[in-house]
Amino acid sequence: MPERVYEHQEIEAKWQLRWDATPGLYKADEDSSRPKYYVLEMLPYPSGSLHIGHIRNYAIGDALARYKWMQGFNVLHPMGWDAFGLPAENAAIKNKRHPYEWTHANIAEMKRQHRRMGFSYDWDREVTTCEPEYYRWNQWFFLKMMERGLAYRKLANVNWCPECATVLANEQVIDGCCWRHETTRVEQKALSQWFWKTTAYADELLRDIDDKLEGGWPDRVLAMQRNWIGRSEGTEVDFTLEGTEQKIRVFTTRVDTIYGATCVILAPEHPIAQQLMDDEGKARAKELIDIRKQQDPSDVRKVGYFTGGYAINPYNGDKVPVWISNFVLMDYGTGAIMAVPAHDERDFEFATQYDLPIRSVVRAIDGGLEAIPTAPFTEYGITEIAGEFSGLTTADARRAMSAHAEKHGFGNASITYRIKDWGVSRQRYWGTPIPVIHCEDCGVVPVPLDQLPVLLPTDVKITGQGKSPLAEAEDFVNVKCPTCGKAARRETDTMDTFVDSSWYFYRYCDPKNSDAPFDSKKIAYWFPIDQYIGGVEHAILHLIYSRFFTKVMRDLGLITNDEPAARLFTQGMVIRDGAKMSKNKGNVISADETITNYGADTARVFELFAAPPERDMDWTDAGADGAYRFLGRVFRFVTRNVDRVSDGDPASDRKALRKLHQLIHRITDDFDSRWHFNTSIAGMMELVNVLYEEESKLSRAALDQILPALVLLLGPFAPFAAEEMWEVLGRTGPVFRQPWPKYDVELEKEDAADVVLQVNGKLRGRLSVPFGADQAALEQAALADPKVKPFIDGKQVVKIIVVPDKLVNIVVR
RNA sequence: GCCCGGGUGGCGAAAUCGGCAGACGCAAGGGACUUAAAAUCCCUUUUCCGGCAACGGGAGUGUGGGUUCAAGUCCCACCUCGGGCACCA
Repeated sequence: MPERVYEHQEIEAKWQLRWDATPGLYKADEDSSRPKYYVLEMLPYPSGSLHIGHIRNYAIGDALARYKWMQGFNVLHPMGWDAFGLPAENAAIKNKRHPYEWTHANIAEMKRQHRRMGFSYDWDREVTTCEPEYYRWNQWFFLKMMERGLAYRKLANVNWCPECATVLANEQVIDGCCWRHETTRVEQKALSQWFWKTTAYADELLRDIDDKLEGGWPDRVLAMQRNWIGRSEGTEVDFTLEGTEQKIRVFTTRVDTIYGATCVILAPEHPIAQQLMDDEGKARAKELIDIRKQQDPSDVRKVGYFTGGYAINPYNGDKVPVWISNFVLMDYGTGAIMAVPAHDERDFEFATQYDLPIRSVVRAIDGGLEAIPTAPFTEYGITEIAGEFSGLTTADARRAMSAHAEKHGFGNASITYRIKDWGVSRQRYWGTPIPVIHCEDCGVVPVPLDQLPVLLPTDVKITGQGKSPLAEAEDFVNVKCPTCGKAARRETDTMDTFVDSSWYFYRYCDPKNSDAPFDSKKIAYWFPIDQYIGGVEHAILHLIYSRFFTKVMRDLGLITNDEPAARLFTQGMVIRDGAKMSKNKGNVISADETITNYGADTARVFELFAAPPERDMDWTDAGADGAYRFLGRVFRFVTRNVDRVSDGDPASDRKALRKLHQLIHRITDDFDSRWHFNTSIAGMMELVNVLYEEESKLSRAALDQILPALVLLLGPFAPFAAEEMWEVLGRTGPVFRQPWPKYDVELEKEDAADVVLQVNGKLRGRLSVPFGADQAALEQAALADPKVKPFIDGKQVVKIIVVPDKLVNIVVR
């Protein structure tokens, strides 16, 4: 067969059509006898098109899925999309189309783009989270959580993004700004909102990081999660408000320093602060709250006021003033602290600023107490002037003093978390309606199960003006109370779209089920996800929420796994002109454009070749040219050698086959461990270079072994080209259904060992010797080597190091 | 400030267990083919010194120390870039 030019458009169009005719690229059944492998990419929030960064995410997962199938696994690799949140709503407003209609048009476009990329796609497992069935199960979960006290409504200070015109959960605030609008500062508003009790699982979420995720998830992500959950062990202690029976409860991790407390500081919102202060004081408190709202995170200004009240330290009966300050937060700990300026940085700063007394009660183990400290002593030491606790080490004092508080009823050891409950209410049109009804007589009434799903009305006006458009939809809002039958109002908040993405991967296992969210047996087969792949930006968003959801579902008896994913891989970002691709910066490269210019195969190969997948990479068109050239080289070699008759030269055959088997070994290892696909592809390039060198001297028999193996190795990375070449080779069936090639350890062996000769660690020569050569013989050969001799002549040989088959190092003086 | 990662040619990078630094590719330069161009194929390309050349020698993986026969790799200190957290009591 004559050489063919590599026409990527033609080839990709041809094989895309074939795949269309065969729905379900992966026929993955739960009762398969193969071992299972569930690989999944984190879904981006596509607002119309894939860009080159998305391709990278999918290319990694798709290559792995194809490899695993070829290795004999029963692979579940669904591809889809989940929550269409604000982008859909915004686009709908702009295009004057109903979001539902817009979303479905968008999904059709996404499908087309996925097909063009040749991503394996299980058409039977399509899940779109805007569908009524998905709403039903979201709502069903919501009600289950209410039953268990995990969903509740309360008036709270919540984050408000003016751009989105909705509230946000804490996890969705990044550097004081909205996660979707990097330059829009989030405001605080007091609103009545629905929350999910993530704090109820704080301890388990933290513990399982060590017990279940360590080793399988990147340390970076685990560190971020630990940080976010923020467990701290300490003590709660009641100070008595002077002249009353009222207690001010403070939380401290350093109860051992309490004899040095010279002040109690309350958050400005603290009820006791409010009660102590007159109108002027309240105005000041409000001022403090405002300072905090507007405060730049890097601004560390502390402002405080004396409330006029005094509190009694229960350990020593000291009377200390009660202050308020902006640096004490109402929603962490108890909203009140004891200030120990001598042993805490912040308290020291505050005390210095307002001339409060500073009293040392902890000394360094080998030092004395500082009478007038110039800086706080915050290290481990010995507690002094603390009555019966004097002389104890920091750790012992903490234990003894916590026990003392508990025994005398004025406190106890306590654990505080930084993580807060997940605010799930959104004032958006788009999202699952929260399934409750507000009745004047009966209060908050759950919608009965047989009335689910509560669906979005289709005739609302979408304004994007900060109030849920649902509130204006009279037919939707005005309902009868399910309990008493009186006129009542439907809840108009919708759920955070992160709710949808928290369990979509369960629904993928059983997407058409209308009796239950899923069949638990199917989940038991597929879960946990063997490999989850996505960007690090979801480390404390999606990846906390979905862990929480998994634990709740386990406690509801629906599943048995404790964690959603056994292994997580975070791929690097695709950078363009030194910045992450984003619409705002206008540096987005559309996948469609790239596929048209270079082809899907080239886009994938280049993205995997340019850098190891965990590292950020720059997209440059120049680099893509190289990947394209490589595919062309392979293609031409295969097409012109498919039926060429040749006797060949045994030496060339041996060289090429050795390279081939080394390559199979290398790529197999890369897939099984490091995923350094850049070196896998580099290896294929090396093989192709050898094939070009030896081409005229390769025998038919060698070619018959090399060509199909090369095509199979290329399959996971460049599926279209591989498919076409497979056909050229006269083979049938999709490439990814072939068994993965095996390497032969005999064939990959070099003929002789290349032994490096060093003198004092410097390379001076090399020897080619048979494998397993005798040490003494190697030493002799090295000493006699003409390149080595000049460097040892006239010097004393002190020592000779021999690493068999590798190296001889002669140490001379 | 605390916690994670990084720092290797003009560029992206490789070196998997302490054993030949720079594989593979990009860009650049040269050559072949061609009326010409594109495409393709081949060669050179860390740097400095010596040489017409083959070649020979020195230096070299952010900086300074250390361990070792041997360090990009291990240890200590520092510089620097990126990311995360940050009045969390």
